[in-house]
Amino acid sequence: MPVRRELLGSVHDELTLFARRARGLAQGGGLSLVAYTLLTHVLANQDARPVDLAGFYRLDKSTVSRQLADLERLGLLERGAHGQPLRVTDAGRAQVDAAAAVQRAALEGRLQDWDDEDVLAFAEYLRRFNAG
Amino acid sequence: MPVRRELLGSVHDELTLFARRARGLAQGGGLSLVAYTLLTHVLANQDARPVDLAGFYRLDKSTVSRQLADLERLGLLERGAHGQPLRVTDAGRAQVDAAAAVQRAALEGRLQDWDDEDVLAFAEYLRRFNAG
DNA sequence: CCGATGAGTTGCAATATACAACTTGCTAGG
DNA sequence: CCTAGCAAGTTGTATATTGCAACTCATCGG
Repeated sequence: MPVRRELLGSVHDELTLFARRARGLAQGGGLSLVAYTLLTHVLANQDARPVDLAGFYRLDKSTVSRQLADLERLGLLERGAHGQPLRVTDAGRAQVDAAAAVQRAALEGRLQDWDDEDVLAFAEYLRRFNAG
Repeated sequence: MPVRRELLGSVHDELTLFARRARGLAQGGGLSLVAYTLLTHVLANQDARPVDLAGFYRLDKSTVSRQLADLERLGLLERGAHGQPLRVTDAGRAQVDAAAAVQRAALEGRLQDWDDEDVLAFAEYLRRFNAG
């Protein structure tokens, strides 16, 4: 019965290495990982509030507040006062697209000798893991 | 032909979220992610030098130097002068084991409704990705 | 009208990291 | 032998990310 334990150990080892390198992997294209994820989250969830972002990414609300302030200063996002929804500007959308293109290109190189089937399966496992 | 492109997009989206959360997942147990990875790396590679660690994790040598100094101050690792190899102390090994147990328990909860087969396949995909 | 609650901001501190300058030890040429 | 140079490591400095705590502000129930 050490089987399950060893399986988990394998996942743990790889997860740790991945986490350690994640910063570099998910960057590129001029946006930090946080900036990229916040912008894409707002794009995908028009009604998301700062507090929702904080909850989803397990960040302190102050961290989110400052990150959003940075994005606003860069002209990538607008925060209407009060309960106005967050809005990604055209420039913000363009930056996200550009960053996504750069990152996807890097990913393409990294997965160039993977079959479509394996890429699909990997994506599905990641999705399932993330959803858990 | 957009198939491959969409597949890559899926992986990219999930990897981004995964990266954003991986740090938290790989922590816990009293050791920071960096401390944990450096200690385990040295345990697995007796002859690894600081410069090797820096290369493997894409960290500056100064960062590694300071992290190792911290670990030494905590009594978890020994750096003999000169070209002496790094050595994880008994205390260091115990800390690694304890942290691994905590993290693995968290992982176990997260993967509790996954079949062994899927866990294995996921680990293999992560391994392959990390190796690339 | 007032107290409570929740969202958001700001002050402060800790941590992680990179880059650059420096030190040191070893090695290859002469 | 010397010495120039390189590789490894350390330290000074600056920046970025983050959390916690204290604060403000608005809204809502009684």
